Amino acid sequence: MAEWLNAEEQHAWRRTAAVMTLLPAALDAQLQRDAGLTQFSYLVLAMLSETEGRVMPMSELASTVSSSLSRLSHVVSRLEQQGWVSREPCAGNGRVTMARLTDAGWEKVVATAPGHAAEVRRLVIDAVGPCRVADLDAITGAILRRLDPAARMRANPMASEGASGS
Amino acid sequence: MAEWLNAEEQHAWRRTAAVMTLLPAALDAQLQRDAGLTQFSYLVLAMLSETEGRVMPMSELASTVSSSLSRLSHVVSRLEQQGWVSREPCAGNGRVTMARLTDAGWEKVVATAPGHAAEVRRLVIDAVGPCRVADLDAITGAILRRLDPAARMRANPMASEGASGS
DNA sequence: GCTGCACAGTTGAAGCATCAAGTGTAGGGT
DNA sequence: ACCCTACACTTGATGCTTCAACTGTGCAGC
Repeated sequence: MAEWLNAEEQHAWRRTAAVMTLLPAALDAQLQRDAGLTQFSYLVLAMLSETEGRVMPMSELASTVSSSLSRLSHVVSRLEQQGWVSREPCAGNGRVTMARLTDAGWEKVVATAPGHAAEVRRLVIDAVGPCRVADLDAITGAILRRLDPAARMRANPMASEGASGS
Repeated sequence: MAEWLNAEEQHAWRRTAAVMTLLPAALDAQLQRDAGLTQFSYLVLAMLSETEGRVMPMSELASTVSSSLSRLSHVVSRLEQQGWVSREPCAGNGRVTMARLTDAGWEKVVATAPGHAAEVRRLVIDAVGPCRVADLDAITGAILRRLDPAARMRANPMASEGASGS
């Protein structure tokens, strides 16, 4: 790893790698402790909660949370067992399954969001400081374009046109 | 998640979250395909390969790769089974176990490093562009200081004082 | 030199992610 | 009308990570 990146690049990369290791662990710890949720399952609930009608096709939800359909299906099964999400067929399209946030799920998000947002603010937003939030946005945007040149930009629907819902 | 961060912050955070999801997956995919290694197990081998004598106490190695001792122990067991790492007691300190990179392990690192470094360069370094590498370093440094104010800065031993080893 | 506590590390069980294979629906070609 | 490919999921097995409990060593106090 040492010989193919220069010193500055290597240093930045190691820090990036450390952040990628520690930050998800820290956020998971807070959510697990306070709500018994994974960061990922919380994200699923949160994204549903922000959609018109709190319903979304599984595929679209998968894109929104940057995951495979398989992963999402497993997670939704667990969330369904706990009564926070329900599955229903899509009228007029037999191969689509809709995931719907239940009332209990909505309550769960409302109860969980402030603590999680505070942790995100503490560990990320306040850490980088207000002046550098734009830099963070630019850098992650650049990396995302490499990671996923085509689609999935639904996960960050700004900078471009209006979000025309589903 | 929407109501406790302003629009700019929220946008930056969503991109960050997407990167934290997709980047490890992309790097893992390359390593798995080309070398049958996890990003994490590769990191363990790589860090050992850069140490004087290619030996390190388990605890120190755990700090270096930002992981728990438990996780490291499991991974080292697997690496040991494949013949890339060996464990040995530490002369003069009965409760320390040393992890040593074997010759086969060294070969493995040498064979794997170029491809991995190229992927890191492609997805991260070149993506952010040469001008912004310093920004990336500053931002991840700031986040790291929040995540781990005290120790573990061994993973990025610059910018501060001399690393007085163990 | 014994006791008690903290450190270094290991282990086993449980949960989550990933992969490969399977089900069933849409729609296009003939 | 029929097949055939592509799509939208689901499912089960495998492997890695995490958590809690455990073993054994060093060391401070008495």
